[in-house]
Amino acid sequence: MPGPPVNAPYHHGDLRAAALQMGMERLASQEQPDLGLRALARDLGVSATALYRHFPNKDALLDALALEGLNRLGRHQAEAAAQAGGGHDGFGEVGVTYVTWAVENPALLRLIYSRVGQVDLAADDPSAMGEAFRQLRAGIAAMMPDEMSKDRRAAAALHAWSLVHGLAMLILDGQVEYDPAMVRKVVLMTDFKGS
Amino acid sequence: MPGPPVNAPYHHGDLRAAALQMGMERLASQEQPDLGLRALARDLGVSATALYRHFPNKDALLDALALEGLNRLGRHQAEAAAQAGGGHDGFGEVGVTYVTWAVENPALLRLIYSRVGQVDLAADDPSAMGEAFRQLRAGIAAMMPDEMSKDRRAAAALHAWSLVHGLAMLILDGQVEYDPAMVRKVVLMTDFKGS
DNA sequence: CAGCCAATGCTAACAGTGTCAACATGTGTC
DNA sequence: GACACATGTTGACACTGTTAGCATTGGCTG
Repeated sequence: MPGPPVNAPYHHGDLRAAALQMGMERLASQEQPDLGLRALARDLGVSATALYRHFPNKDALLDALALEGLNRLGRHQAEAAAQAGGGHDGFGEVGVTYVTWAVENPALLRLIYSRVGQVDLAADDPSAMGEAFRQLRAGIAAMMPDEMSKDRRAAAALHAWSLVHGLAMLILDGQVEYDPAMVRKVVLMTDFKGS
Repeated sequence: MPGPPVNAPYHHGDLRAAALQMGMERLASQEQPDLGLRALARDLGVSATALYRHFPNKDALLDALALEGLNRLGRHQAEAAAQAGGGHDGFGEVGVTYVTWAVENPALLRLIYSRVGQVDLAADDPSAMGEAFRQLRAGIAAMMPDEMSKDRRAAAALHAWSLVHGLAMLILDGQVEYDPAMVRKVVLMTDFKGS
């Protein structure tokens, strides 16, 4: 019966996991968390350069955090899609869920979108981040009405994604105050013109 | 007839304006510009701390740049609104204009939204930035159909703003590739349900 | 015109950061 | 038990934002 799951490595005891966990905690508890390498290592009770044994550089650490966040977001959206029925209203519920999650995880959402789509996507793991995002997009597209043409489905999916993402960003950036009823009203307002 | 407009100050010749101009140039020419104080001062041929005679700190410089950018965006949107006719299609054109401007000024748009709505809005000039943004919002709301109730007008304006802002952000963050035709299609797809 | 003074600029320094190189220590394996 | 490797540490370098103190410049006042 190992304490930590399987791999309870050498000196520290899976420093990589500890760093990621602390990073996620900060992302969850602060709007603008300090994810400096030194500050992080300091609070982990470890030397600054120790983290370089687990991440090639700071960006890699942030990418790992963003990937974890993206997976959480994807799972959350998948659950919402499964729970909500199909049709226009069900689709709207999934959109509301996106905005709600963003409001509850502001720093994490910002990190996700700031890291994904960066130049060094193809660094060592060309697919990891992109793949997770592809799933999110596919989830959105899968909820579009069946009777639409393929082109219109893609456009409608992008429309929906843009709407909820933009609303979330405006709230996170302090341009509109968060009000669940207002979010629901705005998101459900969309109606697509005939095929 | 003074060379520089009115105030051609002491040693350098309006360093403040020069710094802002160089900052704007970098924001216009690079996707992720380096707006470090030292780097900026270095390229201005001036000592790092000289900038502190014109800005209390780095954030103030960034705020000034963001304010200038917001004014440009506001003017651009006002022109687009004046040029486009009223009605559904005219409104859509203004939305397309927003996305286009964002694509052409990615760093500046990001700076605007990252700086506005910060804690130190009310620092010395509580209204400057907020006022410019209020005008932008008013411009959006003014284009809404007349027959709507006040509440629905506000919701529809927020809907429109969210849509174009979200689409712009997704493009800037590399999630969807920029395609003018696609932008037009997505933005014009919205149709509001009855009253 | 002399002289003051405020505006502006510079140098030196401090704390903080990301990152590298070299060294030390623990851990699993033959 | 010895070797090799993974992990962690110390020290250093270059960079950043920021402050304190000193130098210079230019306009205003006498």
